[in-house]
Amino acid sequence: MDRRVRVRFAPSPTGALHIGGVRTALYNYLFARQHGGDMLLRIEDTDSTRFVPGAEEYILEALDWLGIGIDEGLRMKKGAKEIEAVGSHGPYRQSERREIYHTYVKQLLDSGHAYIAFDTPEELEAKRTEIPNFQYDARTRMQMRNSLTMPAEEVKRLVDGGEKYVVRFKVEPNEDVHVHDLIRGEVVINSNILDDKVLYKSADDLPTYHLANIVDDHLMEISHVIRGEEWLPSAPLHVLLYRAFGWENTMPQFAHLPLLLKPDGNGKLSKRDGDRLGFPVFPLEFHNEKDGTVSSGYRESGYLPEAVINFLALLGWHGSGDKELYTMDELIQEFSLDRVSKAGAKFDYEKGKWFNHQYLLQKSDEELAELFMPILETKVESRKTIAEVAKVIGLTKDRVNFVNELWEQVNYFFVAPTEYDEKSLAKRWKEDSPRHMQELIAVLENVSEEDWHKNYETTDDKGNAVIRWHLDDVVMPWIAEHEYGVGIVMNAFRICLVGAARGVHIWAITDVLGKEETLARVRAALRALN
RNA sequence: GGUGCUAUCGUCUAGUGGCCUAGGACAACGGCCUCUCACGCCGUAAACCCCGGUUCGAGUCCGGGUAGCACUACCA
Repeated sequence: MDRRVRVRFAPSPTGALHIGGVRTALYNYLFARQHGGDMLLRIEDTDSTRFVPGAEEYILEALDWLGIGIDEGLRMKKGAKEIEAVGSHGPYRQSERREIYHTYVKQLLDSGHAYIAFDTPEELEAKRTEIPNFQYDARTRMQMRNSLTMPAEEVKRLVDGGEKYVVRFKVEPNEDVHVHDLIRGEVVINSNILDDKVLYKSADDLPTYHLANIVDDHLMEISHVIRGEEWLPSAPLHVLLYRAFGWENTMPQFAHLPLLLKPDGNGKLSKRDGDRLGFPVFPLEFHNEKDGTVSSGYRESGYLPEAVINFLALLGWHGSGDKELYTMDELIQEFSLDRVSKAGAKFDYEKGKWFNHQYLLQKSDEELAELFMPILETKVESRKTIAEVAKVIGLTKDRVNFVNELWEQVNYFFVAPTEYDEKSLAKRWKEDSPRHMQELIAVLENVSEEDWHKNYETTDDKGNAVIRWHLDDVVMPWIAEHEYGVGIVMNAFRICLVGAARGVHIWAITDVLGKEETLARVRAALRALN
């Protein structure tokens, strides 16, 4: 029977959404979209002690920013920073599903697949230090304080009396459990190495991940579980749980994704690596109210969501050809689980920058100007219109990876230099330069306001189409006539206008600056450098 | 320690027994372009973890090592 594809992303609200989690969400989304199925979002907040305020909003906002759409469950309301719940399988927060879990805990207890245990955390800790490799399982459970070893009346008395207890899954020993993984194939684990996992704790009246996960995935009719590789070891337990419930024929298919590894050294990428290595590991900046920390985000670092998506998609997945630039639609079209790699991928921040550069170049100058305006306003009180800013960006955008790097490329268009770069001066400001500049002023003063901005298309000596400026026709003959040397004059001129030997083509600069400002800057430089 | 997963350039990866003299991309390096700095273009260097086996033929299949990682909680 072909089931409707329904996948879920089920994060815990324990802090900012890690970039590895974002990739898991992305792959789920791509898979759902490709199959015309549903992408659900469920919040797994069964650990009340690790709850972090704001984390849920953060997760939803991050997915929204990245364009990872949610069909069912919790999501950000369109155009509003407000959470909405959609769908008929709710509630979608596990903390709101207590009664549901009660039913299923009872079912397992009644069918003998689970039992009640009274051992306290302290007692268990003592056991673990006393016996090396202690595991609560078929070999040891009969020596513990639980409903298997105690008279039923006493168990009832303890429970009724409010004694804290947990419900443990009774794993039958010596059984090979087969897990079919869409990425890794058949994985077999013997049940002897599994322990009697805690499924429910009376202390907070909440199930643990394992129980809640299976119950919810079943009830929400999830067809495919696509999650991180760290879950592979517990997959056999989950299979056993489906079996104990009698749900094996509708059990979802599993796909365990390779981990995202630290760029340096070994081990999986962690939240702390970002600050240590100087790049974000979170989609958005996050202010953790619980511990007071602030984590940097891709959005605030100037990344475009399309770039983050493309970059992440290729960390663990690759199409069949050499193509590396994918739009979300193309990813939906071409993504497939069997092209997901099995080995963990080291996180390469440098490549991420390159992706952003590619997407930045695809934006129009006007779009970039809109994004840059807020940054520009913090730098200078600009009288420039958005069209003028767009023009300047058009000249400089191929030099930057991020919108927030634009300022250092365009600053000289907005403010006249007050200092002149030592190194540029040493190399490009010659003894004759002041005289050259004096003469250049005279030459340029004769150019009309109208001619100043003129340029036309022509061909160079190789026959290539090139843009030639009217000012070329004025200045070049003058340089040639006096045999000053183009490089000598132009570099000195550049220093006057920019303050250093850098920047775009000189006539593009004079065009934006205009005649008056250009000449003013040369005069100012002459005063400063004499 | 136990169990599982994994293994191609520095990094992400292509590769499904002959198309591999191992391809692409990022980064690095060199050159070209040029009034500067960039962009761009061209090029260079750079890898099949080791040992066996199967086969006419192995990066590709099998076995064994080794290494890395994950899991081993009343966390997810």
